[in-house]
Amino acid sequence: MNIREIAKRARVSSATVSRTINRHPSVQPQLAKRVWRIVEELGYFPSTQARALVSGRSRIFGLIVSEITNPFFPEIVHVFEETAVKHNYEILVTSTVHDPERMKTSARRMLEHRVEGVAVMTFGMEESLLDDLKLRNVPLVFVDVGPPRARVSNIRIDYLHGIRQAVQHLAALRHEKIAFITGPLTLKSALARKDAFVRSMNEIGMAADPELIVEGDHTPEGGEEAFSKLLSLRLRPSAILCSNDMTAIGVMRKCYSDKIVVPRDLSVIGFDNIHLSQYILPPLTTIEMAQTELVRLVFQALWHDVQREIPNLKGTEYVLKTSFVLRDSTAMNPGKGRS
Amino acid sequence: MNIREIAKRARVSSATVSRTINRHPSVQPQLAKRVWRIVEELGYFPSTQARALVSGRSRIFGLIVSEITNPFFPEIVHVFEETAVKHNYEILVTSTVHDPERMKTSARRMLEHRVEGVAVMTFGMEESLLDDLKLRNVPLVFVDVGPPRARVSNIRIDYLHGIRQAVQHLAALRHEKIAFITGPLTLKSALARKDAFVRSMNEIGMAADPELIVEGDHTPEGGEEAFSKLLSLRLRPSAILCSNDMTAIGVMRKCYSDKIVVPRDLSVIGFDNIHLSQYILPPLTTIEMAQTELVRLVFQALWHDVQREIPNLKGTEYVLKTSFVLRDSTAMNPGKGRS
DNA sequence: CTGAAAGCGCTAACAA
DNA sequence: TTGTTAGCGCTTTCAG
Repeated sequence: MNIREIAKRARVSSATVSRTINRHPSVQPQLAKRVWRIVEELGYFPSTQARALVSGRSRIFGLIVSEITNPFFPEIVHVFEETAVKHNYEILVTSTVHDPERMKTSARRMLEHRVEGVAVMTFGMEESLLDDLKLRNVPLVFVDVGPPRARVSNIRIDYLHGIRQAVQHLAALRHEKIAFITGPLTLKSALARKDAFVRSMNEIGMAADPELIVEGDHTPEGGEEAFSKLLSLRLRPSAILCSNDMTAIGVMRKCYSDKIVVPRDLSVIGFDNIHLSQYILPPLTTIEMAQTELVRLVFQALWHDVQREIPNLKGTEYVLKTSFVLRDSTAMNPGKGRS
Repeated sequence: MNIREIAKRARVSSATVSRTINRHPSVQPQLAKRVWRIVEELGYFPSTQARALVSGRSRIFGLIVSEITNPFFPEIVHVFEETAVKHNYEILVTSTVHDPERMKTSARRMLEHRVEGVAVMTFGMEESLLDDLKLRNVPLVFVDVGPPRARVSNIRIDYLHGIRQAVQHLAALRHEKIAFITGPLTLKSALARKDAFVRSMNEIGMAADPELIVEGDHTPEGGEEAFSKLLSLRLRPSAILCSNDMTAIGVMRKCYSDKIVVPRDLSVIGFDNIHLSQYILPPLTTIEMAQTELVRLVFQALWHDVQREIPNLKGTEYVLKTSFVLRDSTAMNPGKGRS
């Protein structure tokens, strides 16, 4: 069952069928109707592969994520798919699972499927990935990595905005020893979050004590471990800001087993506002990086770069703000209670 | 850059390049080496669309899920992708979001991309979906829906196995009033879980009190609401089994705001063992439906049906066992303490 | 073992 | 407005 079969039955040429299906205005309404009737009747669907082959456009966008099981990503994938479908595009999602090998494979799969553009949302910059794709002038959009590159668009995250609000919130709650658990500092995004924290502290005249900044790895286990170090300090912090929500969850798990009550004894703030954070107990106060908005920007960047005939030589920059989300994991500094 | 370009540079025919790339044994080793060298040098990747078109095989499997943001699915998608890639297949994931319209679109996208088989993991049976796909003899694999259908393979879930263990665990902890919060009873899977609960209770001579079986909807909100009903009973249950983990999370959230301490005052058990359940506090005791194993079965069924030349007329059945996972949300019935 | 050539299903010039 | 036709990039007979 192909276009010729439809053409034969509708007693027209396959070109007319093609035009009808693609809603080319030059087809006589009554002819079109006849064609559509046959199409419906036989339940005909044009082959995307044939279309792609002849048109040179696959109508596929690639999306490379770290791992879809990371709670940060399902929402991303969901919105990306929704947006793509709305534009009659399909998406090819691959996960690198932090493995250089899988990264190569990802790029390869993208290329084999002739994707028209790729969004890289791995939160770690993968130069090797770039090479193959950039070489072929595939439009690329990165989130939050490195300096502007030629032909590559970038979504920058304004970490400071949300982190500043969080820090000021804690200061208002009269916390004086505020700790920060970072992500793996090899990650640009983790580094940027830490820097935003330090800067926010300085802004309001609170020196960020280096002893209170300890490195985690964006997993709950890393959070627990980092928190343990903090607990062994002579002067424990009364509030902790974490580089992501999973880290905060680790902290809260440790609190649970150590009988430290959040937020009474300790205020905890996360980052990302993953879906999960509203379900843990107590619901986690966090900093949101609006995923829907992020994807909207990513898609827009991709779309923009794909539409233009002349390649986007310098690449475009977009900025996404972060913002504070107040829930129940923060409270007044117990040492400074309403005494 | 196409196969002919490679052929020209390697001074062979495009047929030879094709054979080389596809590792056809008839190519002279030295010729093959020459071809490979050019291929690597130019970074050539064959076009999947051209391949699909000429071979009649897309090397794509479809996966239809309810919504990828449901914590049950990311793991599924992940393993499915991994398995597919291992077999040199790509996957096309679509979400129905419980919307009949999206379901139609899903089927359409699958068909347009000429997927070789589709796994339907929506946990609700969508007859409408079947029509278009079955009509075209696309191999289909369902999880846990309805009676065996011609040409459709099925993965059945043995709910009883895990639920029985959970019930017996609670009985051993001397709980006597055990409640069950169901999922939406329009769902076959929810119904099956409830039935397994009733049967497990009867097996050990504990009548399942109808008053203690209340309907939820598989969301935390539904769980909270159902739990509230249970709380208003003259004789409250000391243990609750939930139709899924999200429901259990709702129950625990309500406990948190009502100062009911889990597991001291109330034992809670979930179902699914989603990733999240180990991170909530206390870590949730639950019943696992091994997702990795599930996907393995699904893929195997698909693979099996795709390989066979003659269509699988009657469809095949597979069974997946469920099993109990002990964590910290259950304890001895407080009314029967070691007094 | 290798090459020539047909053709997969469709779109887009070009002709009528 | 509609039809004819070439050809997208590849695989696969069929000859040689």
